[in-house]
Amino acid sequence: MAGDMTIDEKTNQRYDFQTVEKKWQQRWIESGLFEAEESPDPDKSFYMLEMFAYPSGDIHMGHFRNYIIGDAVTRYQMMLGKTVLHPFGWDAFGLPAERAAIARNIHPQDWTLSNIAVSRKTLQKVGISYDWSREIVTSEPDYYKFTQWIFLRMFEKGLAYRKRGFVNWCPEDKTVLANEQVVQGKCERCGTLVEKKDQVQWYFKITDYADRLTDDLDKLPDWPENVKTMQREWIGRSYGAEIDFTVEETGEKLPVFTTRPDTIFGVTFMAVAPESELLDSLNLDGEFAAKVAEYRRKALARSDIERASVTEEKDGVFTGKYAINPFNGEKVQLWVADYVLAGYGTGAVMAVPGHDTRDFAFARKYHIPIKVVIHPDKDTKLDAKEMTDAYTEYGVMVNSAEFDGLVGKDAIRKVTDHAEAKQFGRHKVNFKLKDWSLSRQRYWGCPIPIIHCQKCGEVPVADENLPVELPKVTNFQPKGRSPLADVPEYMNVACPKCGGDARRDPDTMDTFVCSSWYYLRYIDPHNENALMEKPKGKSWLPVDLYVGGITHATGHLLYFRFFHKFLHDIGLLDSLEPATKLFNHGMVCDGKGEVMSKSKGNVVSPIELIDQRGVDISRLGMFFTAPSEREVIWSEDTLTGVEKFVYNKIVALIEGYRSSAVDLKRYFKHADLSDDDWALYVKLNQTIKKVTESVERLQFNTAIAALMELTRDYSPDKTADDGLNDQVIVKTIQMLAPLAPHLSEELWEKCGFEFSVLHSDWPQFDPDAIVTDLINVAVQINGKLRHTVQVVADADQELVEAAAFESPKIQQYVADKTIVKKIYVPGRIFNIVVR
RNA sequence: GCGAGAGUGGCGGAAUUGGUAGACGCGCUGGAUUUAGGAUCCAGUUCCUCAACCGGAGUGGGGGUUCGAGUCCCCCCUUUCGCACCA
Repeated sequence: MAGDMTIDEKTNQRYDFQTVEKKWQQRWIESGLFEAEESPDPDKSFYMLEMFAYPSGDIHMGHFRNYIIGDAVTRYQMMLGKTVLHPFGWDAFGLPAERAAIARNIHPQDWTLSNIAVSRKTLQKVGISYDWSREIVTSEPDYYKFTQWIFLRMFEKGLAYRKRGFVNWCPEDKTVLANEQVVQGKCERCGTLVEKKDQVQWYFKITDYADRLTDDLDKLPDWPENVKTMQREWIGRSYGAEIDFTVEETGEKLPVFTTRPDTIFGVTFMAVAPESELLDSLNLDGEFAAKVAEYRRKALARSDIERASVTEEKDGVFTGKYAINPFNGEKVQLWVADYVLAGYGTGAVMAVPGHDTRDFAFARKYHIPIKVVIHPDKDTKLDAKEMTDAYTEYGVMVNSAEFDGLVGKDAIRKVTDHAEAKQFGRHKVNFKLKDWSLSRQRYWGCPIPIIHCQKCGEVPVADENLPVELPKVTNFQPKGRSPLADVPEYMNVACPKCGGDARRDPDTMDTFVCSSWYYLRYIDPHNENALMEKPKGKSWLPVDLYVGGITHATGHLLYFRFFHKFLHDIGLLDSLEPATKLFNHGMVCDGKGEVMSKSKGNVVSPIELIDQRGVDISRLGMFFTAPSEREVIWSEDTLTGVEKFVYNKIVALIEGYRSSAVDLKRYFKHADLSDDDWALYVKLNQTIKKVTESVERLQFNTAIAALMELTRDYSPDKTADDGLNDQVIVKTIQMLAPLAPHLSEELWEKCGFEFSVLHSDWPQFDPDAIVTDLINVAVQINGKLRHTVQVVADADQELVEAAAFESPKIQQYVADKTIVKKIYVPGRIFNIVVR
């Protein structure tokens, strides 16, 4: 269209972004500007990490946002004189790739590698400051060799083990899922209701690290509070007691976990989970046996989500058996009920209807007695007959034999101590966190380096025989067991121990295993003999800033910490935590406020945007819309303002440049400059301060706003001093380097400086020039603004007061009133309190 | 239900520690220039009242602390996210 042509012509005259951006991207790559040195001084190093990408197609707006944040920080840190490691790689194994490959009838590897090629090209077109010489792909043997190496170290320590048990099973994907991959009872990837299946699976014993994973959150002040809270809740540590009830007939122990041992005398029944193996050993009598069996079958068939429904009425079946309370020898009914969770505590509970809401509801339904053993305080008594719900607060123990009168935490301690002394109970800490189920019955993943031998059992593959390579097979349709099981060339091997016939483990690892340690491989990506040389790790670790979306709070970020601690324990790492600071950027949403996603079909392509407006305008638009942690509702309108700023202000700056051989370190004195020039100098320094603070906080929106203000106030015609004039221009260009890098390099070169602007020092503000000589002080009457007075910057109260009372308006307000108080906040306000 | 955030003009958002609410930008209104503009420049733009000045109200609602509250405290509403029978 004719109109568009005109606009293009105009902009091209001044700044042809396509040529300029390509030019600098080539320069960056040719010069190796972002290739980090091997082992820098740890004090001068900065490890900038963004969550690597799942290559499911080309990159989208969310990626774009994530990476430009990391890019801006990288460039800023370089200007602060840091050696920066800023790598990138691909989380290449996994279900989505396999599913996509099946749908397109191609091999997952081909699909994955072609996606990587496309995305890499896009990232290079965006000019992100990655050190491409360190790129990694988790599905390549030279990478997963060390995924397997870590697995074997875990195996040696007993932290990787197999057990039979109920697992989350996705019937659609035909594979096991970790608890972290089940969202609201559904498969995180495909949304199918997850079923329970009794299977032998590999697990990582992350529960051994539960305490440390919780405690060490306190050592992470620069992690967002919400992520820490989510992790704490997910780990779910609770302190209580384990108390051994016994089955009346057999005397078999029936331990239960409780956080409220102080309510032990209020137990009126017991309940076990339908999954409980105890039920098999009870020798139930005919009528009860049938009912219990029927109930168990039904309960197990229901999904977790149905069972967990709070609105659902609790139900259960009496087993006909009784249990004995060790504290008072009392006999209580033993029930099976599906509100008892098999996977938590001992899979059995002591039920105290008087003081637990769930037990109360259950007891009411089945007419089981309710007993009060806690009173709110000495003067407030409860009556079981009048209660409409359980009293669950702490209080005073009553009807509890020798424990009567004990209160709250003290009561809990003494009751548990008693149980311990009598050897029928003990203090106990319990966790919600369960071991990480890591084996997957799918093809596209890292093979498990274990060989199963009839004679020798689970035999690890020797380190020198790693990697166990994933065979390239053509049939990898999911069928409920690993497709690898049907590949005899892969499966059949000699046992490394006895040399007899043996079979490989047919499963592959959860992709989250691959992504739990990738940040370490970047440090030493081409090392064939070791995961990473330890001294190199010392140069860079821990990661200084880790940027990604909030979605990984209880999955990846927990595994990531677990692996780091494990590798620390086996001596590879010095640090206890992988990343000092974590930053979660906000989502990118469409105009309706919905998150952009492929499935919703509302994605805006960053590639198209960049082709039309250029990388720098796109970056500035994204940065300017909102601070990095908040969601962005993407709109092209955002670009209008930054585009004007770039073309009319920034690009135009160069026209006023005077080539004065500017001294960037020079601090001016007021006496050196005219009043107008001094005001500009102050503005420049205020801007440097503001931009620095904003960039430090990743609030690029206010950094851009400050630069807009500065360039608005600057005009070359009005600036008398050449040195000052050029300082304003050059420092503006420097401050722009993290935000609009191509533009900044171009202008830096036009000013006659050597490549690269990133080698120049980030501007420092002149502390003597951040306040103007004359300032406005607000004058308030009773806290209401009534007037402002202009005074010298260091004015004392006397001066401000005199100026204020000169005003007829103020005089009017205080006339025939009594001045009660006068408050002066230097440089800000003067408040007169009258009555 | 529990836990953690958030709620500021027509819109995106500013306002480290309590100290002139609405920076910066979009949009809108008026003007200039132009054959024309979705270009550029200038002015205005929280709401109410007013010709104007002056004044009044104002950061989801209600209360409180304070000379002074968007910011701190209490109650409530809305909303986002997380967890969801964890004994």
